[in-house]
Amino acid sequence: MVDYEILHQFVTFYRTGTLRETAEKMHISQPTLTRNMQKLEAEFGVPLFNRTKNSISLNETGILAAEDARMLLKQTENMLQRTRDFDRKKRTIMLGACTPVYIPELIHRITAVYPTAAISSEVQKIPLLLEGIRNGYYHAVLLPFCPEDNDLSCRKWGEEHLSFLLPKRHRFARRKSLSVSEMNGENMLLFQDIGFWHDLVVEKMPDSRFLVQTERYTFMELIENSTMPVFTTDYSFDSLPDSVSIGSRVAVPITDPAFNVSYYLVCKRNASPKIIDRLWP
Amino acid sequence: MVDYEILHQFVTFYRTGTLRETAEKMHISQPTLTRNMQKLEAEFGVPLFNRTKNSISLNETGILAAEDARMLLKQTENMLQRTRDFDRKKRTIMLGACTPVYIPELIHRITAVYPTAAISSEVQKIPLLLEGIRNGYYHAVLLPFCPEDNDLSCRKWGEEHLSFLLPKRHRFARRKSLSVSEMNGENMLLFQDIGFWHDLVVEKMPDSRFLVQTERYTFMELIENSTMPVFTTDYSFDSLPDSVSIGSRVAVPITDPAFNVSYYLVCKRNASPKIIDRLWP
DNA sequence: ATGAATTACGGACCCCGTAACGATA
DNA sequence: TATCGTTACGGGGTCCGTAATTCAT
Repeated sequence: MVDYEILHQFVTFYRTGTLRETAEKMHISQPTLTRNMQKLEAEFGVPLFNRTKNSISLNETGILAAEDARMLLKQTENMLQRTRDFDRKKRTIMLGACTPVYIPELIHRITAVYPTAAISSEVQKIPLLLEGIRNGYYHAVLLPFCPEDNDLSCRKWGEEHLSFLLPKRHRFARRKSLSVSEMNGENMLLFQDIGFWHDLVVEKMPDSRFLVQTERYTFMELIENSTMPVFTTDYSFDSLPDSVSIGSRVAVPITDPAFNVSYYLVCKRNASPKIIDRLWP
Repeated sequence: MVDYEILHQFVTFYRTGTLRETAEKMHISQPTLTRNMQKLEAEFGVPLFNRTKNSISLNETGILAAEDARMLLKQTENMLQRTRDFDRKKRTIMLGACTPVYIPELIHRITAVYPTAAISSEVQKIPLLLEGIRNGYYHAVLLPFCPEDNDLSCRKWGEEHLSFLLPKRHRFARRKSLSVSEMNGENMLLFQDIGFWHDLVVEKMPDSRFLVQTERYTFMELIENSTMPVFTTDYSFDSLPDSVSIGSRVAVPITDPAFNVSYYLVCKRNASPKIIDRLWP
């Protein structure tokens, strides 16, 4: 039976051209390599080498065989990789969320209960989350509402309340609360990775323009060094620079119910394992 | 490092379902197989089996891996086969001939000079023989003429003279010789495997119909038991039944030069090895 | 004379089979 | 209790590296 290791040596010899160099690369002695090439040739049953007393090279057949062998080795590696990938996929918990804010917590909690599992998480549009949890692509999704679907079970995970973060000299800076319609038309800074909030904001403030920032640092700098309103939440408040929260800006809560959401972790009712049931023991 | 022998055992286990039966088929002991499957699993690095204390079966990943492995083994076989085929092709002398009659002699002579070579011979149309010798497909061809081509070298191999074999009561049975035009229009028996003669005969006797016989035995029987003329040659004369040559039929030589041919063995002038030069030392 | 491949030789280690064991139907 | 799979153990074979040899540049 053809030996994978020897095939590997053979291909390496094909690339290098001398036994000495090949032996060095493969970390074996040269006599071993000589013997192995003899074995291989015997296994093929046809001449693969041109030999003189002190040189050896592949003949035409040997070149053909080496190229075949190279592909075979690659396919062998592919087999291993495919199998490992499949196994990994089997033990991967697919997690979808409408917002990035809770993902670290979710991963932390899930990891505690499924220590051997891999977790693949992503922020995705709500319709795709619903579709994905129904068709089995996701094992759990985090939604800003509890879907009324008998196939799904649902458990409250947390809340988030949006406020406008306004410069102190803003005309609404002294208000105790605001509705989004009052701010409609006013241009705002917006951070890119805020999940479903993005669509909601654009929908509820159709006359405003939003300056979307992709870089966290730039976004923070602009908060400090501009007078444009931004959103903030009771969740992310902590991570803002002190100068903002105590200094040049004030947070004014938004009254609209759509901006004060409860998040729900959703699983298929008959899923196994049912992640929800494991997270709340 | 993955071991193809163990992969083979793995695939066999995939087919049989129990280690015991697999061990039997593979002619190894069961403990060996147990160990090898453990090795394989370690090599893949992911679980491939469902195990209870006294049973073992492939899990989903294992099935996937086994199917991959099956293909991989097939590809290793293909590699070996391709290499062997290529080698064989390298050491095969390709021989073409316009007539089957000299092929055994040619093979015999060539084998004597190239004892390790394989010889692939076939009867083919003359234009294809010419094309084949020019483009290198054939190493040598037998033609009924010497082509005037400086790239080809040419050596006379033998001669063949056609006669009509006529029933004694045939109107031409007493003639010393005949031209084919005199026989044109008369229907004749014809044996199928006569190479280039077939086209020549049809061309020169356009008004005759030829009853082509594919079976040697049937052909011989019809010679004895019918009055239809047939062709015979000084080459094949010996092989006709005695009753024909001395009994009910007589051979009348054909005068046309086209029916009295010399055969030439043709090689490329710069071929190596040049078969012609080796056949006449 | 240096460097290449091959052959010779001795020892380590791997791998196999027999035997013993555990568990399940 | 018979069958299947796993673990234990001992011996033989294989395979490797060092050393020696041969040949060519």
